[in-house]
Amino acid sequence: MTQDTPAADTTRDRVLSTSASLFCRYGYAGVSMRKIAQCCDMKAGSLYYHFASKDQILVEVLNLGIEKVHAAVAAVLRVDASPADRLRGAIAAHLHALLEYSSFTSANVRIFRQVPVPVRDSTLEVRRGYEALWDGFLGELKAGGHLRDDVDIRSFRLMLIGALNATLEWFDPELGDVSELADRYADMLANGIFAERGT
Amino acid sequence: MTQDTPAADTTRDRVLSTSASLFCRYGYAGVSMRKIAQCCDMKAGSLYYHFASKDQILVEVLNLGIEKVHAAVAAVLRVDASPADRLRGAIAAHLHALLEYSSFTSANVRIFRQVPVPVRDSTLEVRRGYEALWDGFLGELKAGGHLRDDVDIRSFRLMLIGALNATLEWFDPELGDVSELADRYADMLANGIFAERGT
DNA sequence: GTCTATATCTGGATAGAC
DNA sequence: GTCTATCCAGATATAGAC
Repeated sequence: MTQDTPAADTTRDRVLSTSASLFCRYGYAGVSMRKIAQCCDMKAGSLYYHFASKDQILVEVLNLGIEKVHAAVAAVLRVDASPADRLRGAIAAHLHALLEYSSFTSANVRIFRQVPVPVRDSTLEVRRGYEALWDGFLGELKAGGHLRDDVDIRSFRLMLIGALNATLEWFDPELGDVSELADRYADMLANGIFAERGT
Repeated sequence: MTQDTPAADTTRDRVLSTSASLFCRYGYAGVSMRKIAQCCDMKAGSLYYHFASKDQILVEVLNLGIEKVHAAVAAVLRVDASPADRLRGAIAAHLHALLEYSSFTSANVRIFRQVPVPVRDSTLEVRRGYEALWDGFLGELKAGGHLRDDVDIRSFRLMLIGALNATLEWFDPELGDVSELADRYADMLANGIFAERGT
């Protein structure tokens, strides 16, 4: 059904990829079937051969977004490395997927809260899986004594993913280096910004 | 023109406040003049007595959003306190404005990137003023030797504001305490999450 | 200051030719 | 698998009564 090929080699894939970019830029309601079709060099009616409705396109875009970033981060976390390097690597993987590789991932971040509730609900399971991936990793770090005792894992994960996703609002991968960005974020988050640790 | 009164005491203010909530929830294109009017117990045609167009409502909503959070944070930063307390206070002020007081602020965060470019451009100046407020404060901290030398102020400001704005996606002020949230965030950002500081 | 009525356009979705 | 043509609901905005 959904393929792993990065580019869009079927019409169906091309429609999904195009829709993701448009949703990301204009929001859910700001994208019409006519516009999607136009960007795929098709007519609107033809889309309904591949998809039953606009919302079906939406659901697939949202799920693919999480699945792609999940796969990227999971691959990095499977590699054995120091806690600092694993955190750096996982952050870098998330940022690359968000900013460079996947319009699905960025679309998910931008429009998730404004899609119809039934659509949102049908993507919650995939979302929870990604959260669990991070919580598992951070739990390991804590169990290994690498995190401060008073750091709450869920709070940190929410702050981290929030900070990473927000780069979408200002970072341009044409102008900056995503890996450098990841290193800077990882350093600030791991070590803090204050010269002296205190209360 | 724009008043400081928290609630909406004129019809014009009520329209703006209602529009902000709707924009925040449904996105720019997802809100119609009919819907705004309906939520204000009016008919769509009546809105045009107060505003020339939907985009004019939008511009005012966006600018009010930044102005409100700017005022809240600036007020806190005027108070003399320790670096840690000032950071905590500024973060708390931003989060309160975002999550509790101002639908304008949350609307701004959610829809800024999807509004028509001319509208976005007409609000850039107000935005820059808020960024300058934070950069000024962080610059003071750095000049006073309170920040690590290798922390880049712009990077941190972007990460911080991004992390704070992202709370909109998951935090419910009915269920959690915004001040506690602010304290946790300030602590993690100031001191980091790792047990030992390192590379 | 708000209403009704309307002009004009664009939206999602379907039917049926090819 | 893609097209054209079309239905109908809903969009912004305007005009003019009250």
